[in-house]
Amino acid sequence: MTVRLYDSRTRSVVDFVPLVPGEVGIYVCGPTVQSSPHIGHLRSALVYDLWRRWLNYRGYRVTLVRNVTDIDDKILASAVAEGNAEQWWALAYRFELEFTAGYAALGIQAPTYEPRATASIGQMHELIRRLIDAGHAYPAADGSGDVYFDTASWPTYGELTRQKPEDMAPAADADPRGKRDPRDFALWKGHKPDEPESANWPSPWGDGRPGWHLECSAMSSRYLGARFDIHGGGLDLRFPHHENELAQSTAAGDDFANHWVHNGLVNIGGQKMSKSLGNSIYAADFLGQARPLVVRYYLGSAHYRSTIDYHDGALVEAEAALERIEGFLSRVDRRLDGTPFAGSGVPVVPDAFAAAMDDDLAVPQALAVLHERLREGNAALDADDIETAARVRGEVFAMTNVLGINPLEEPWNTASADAAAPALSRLVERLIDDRESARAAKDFAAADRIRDELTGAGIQLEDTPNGTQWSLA
RNA sequence: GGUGGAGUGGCCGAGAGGCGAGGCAGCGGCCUGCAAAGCCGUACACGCGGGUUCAAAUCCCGUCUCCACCUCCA
Repeated sequence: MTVRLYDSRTRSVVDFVPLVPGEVGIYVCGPTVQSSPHIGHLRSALVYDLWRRWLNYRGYRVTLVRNVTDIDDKILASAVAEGNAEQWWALAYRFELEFTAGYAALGIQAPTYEPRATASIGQMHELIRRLIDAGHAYPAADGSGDVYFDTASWPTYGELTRQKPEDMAPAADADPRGKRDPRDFALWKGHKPDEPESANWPSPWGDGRPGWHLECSAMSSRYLGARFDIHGGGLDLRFPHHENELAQSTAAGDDFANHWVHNGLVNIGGQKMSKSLGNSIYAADFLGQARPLVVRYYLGSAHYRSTIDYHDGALVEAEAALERIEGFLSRVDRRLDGTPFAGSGVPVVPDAFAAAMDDDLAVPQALAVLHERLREGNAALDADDIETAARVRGEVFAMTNVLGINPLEEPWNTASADAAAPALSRLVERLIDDRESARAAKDFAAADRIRDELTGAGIQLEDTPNGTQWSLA
C-alpha cells in the first residue's frame, strides 16, 4: 500500500516516497496572527491534521511544523493605530491564543513544533547572506535598509504556479522603493520611523524586520532540513508566498520541499471569505452553533482540495450524520456489554477505507465506507449477530479514530465526568420504571405523558428489545 | 491579459467510458401500543450544443456561467 498525494507543483498524483524511510517531515504555513481565526483557518489546520493521522496510521513517524507569523505590516499597523495601547507583540500573542483554542476545540493535534517568525531572525539573516553571496539578492540602493530578492536572476521563478514573469500583471506596488524590478520581493524591511522600536532588529544591511516569505524558508530548513518531504498551505498562498519561498530557498542552494500540497478554501455564498466583503465566519461563532465534533466532521468531510461552500443547514446535516455514528456505537456497546465480545474489537480499518485514504486522502469515499459499515453493524444488531457487530465496532473505532471523530475517544468523550450524572440517571430511570408500569397496564396515556415530560426536559427515550434506553438530546 | 479550478438528483458531496458512492431531506414497507432508533425497498442526476464509441456524467470540439490567484490572505 502506497500513500499517493497530489503534488501541486507537478499537478499530478504521485506515490509518496519519504526521504527517510519511515519518517515524514511536513511544513505547513500557519496563520498571521493579526485577527481572530475564521473557519477557513480551522479547515486548513484540520487538513494537515488528517494527513498526519493517516500517515501515522500507515506507520510513519511524522514531524509536523506549523509556523506562526507573529510580525507583519498589519500587526504593526494595528499596534500603532490611534487609541491602541496594546503592543504589537501582545496583540499577536492574543490572537495566537485564539488560534490555539480553535485548533484544540476541533481536536487538532498540536504540531511537533510551532515556531514563531520572530524567534528565527538569525536563521533569516544567514539565508539572506547566502542569497546575496550567490547574486540572487541585493540591498536597496536607496539606503532604506531593505533587501530584495532579485527575481530576474532566478530563471525558474514562476515554476510553482506556471507563470511567466512577463505575463504577471504589472505589480501595482504602492511603494516600489528601491526595487530593481516590481516583481522583486522584500527579504528584509528597513526600519521606518513610524514603526515601534520593539519591532526593530539589527542586521548587516541595516536595522529592520523580516519580510514575510523569508521566515518559512528559514524555519522549514531549521526544523526539517534543507530538503524535506511535504510543504503545505492554503491554495491562496501559492502565489506569491510559496512561489517566493521556493525561489529563495532553491536560489540559496537548498533542495527544499519534495512535494507541495495545497488545501482548498472555505467560501461563503460562492465567494471567498474576506474582510472587505465582511462575510467571514469566525471560529468562535461557528463553534457556538454546533458541537465542536460536528464542526470537525463538517469541515473535514469534503475532500481537502475541494472548495467548501458553506450553506445554512450544513451543520445540521453533519450533526445527523454524526448521530448515526454515535447511535451505532452506543447501541453496539449496550448489546456487547457482558458478552465475550465486549471491548473495542480489533481496531483495523477496512481495506476500502484504507484504499480511499491512500488515494490522496479521499475522505469522502472513506466516509462512504464508514457509513456502509454502520449499516452493516446496525443490521447485524437487528439480527442479533453480535460477532459481526463486534467486528464492525472495531472497524468503526479505527476509522473514526483516524478521522479524529470517534465520539468515545479523547477529546470528545466527556460523559461521566459530571457529578450530577448519577443523580440524573437515578431520576430518569425511576420515571422509566413508572412508564413501564403504565405500559404494562395498557395505560398508554400515562406512559406517553411521562415520555413527553422527559422529551421536554431534553431527554430522549428509545424502547428496545432489551428495555428502554435514554439519552440527552 | 496570464495561471489554475468548478458546474452532478430537493440539498450537500464523491466518481471520471459500461453494475447510478455516501450523507441529509422525501416516499413505501418491516418493527413498535404509538413513537424513536434501526433495517429493507424506492423516485429524482451529471451547465448547454455537437462529435467519437456497441456504450459518455466520464473522451474530443465548441459554447455559457461561476470561482480563485496574479495585491495582505488558510
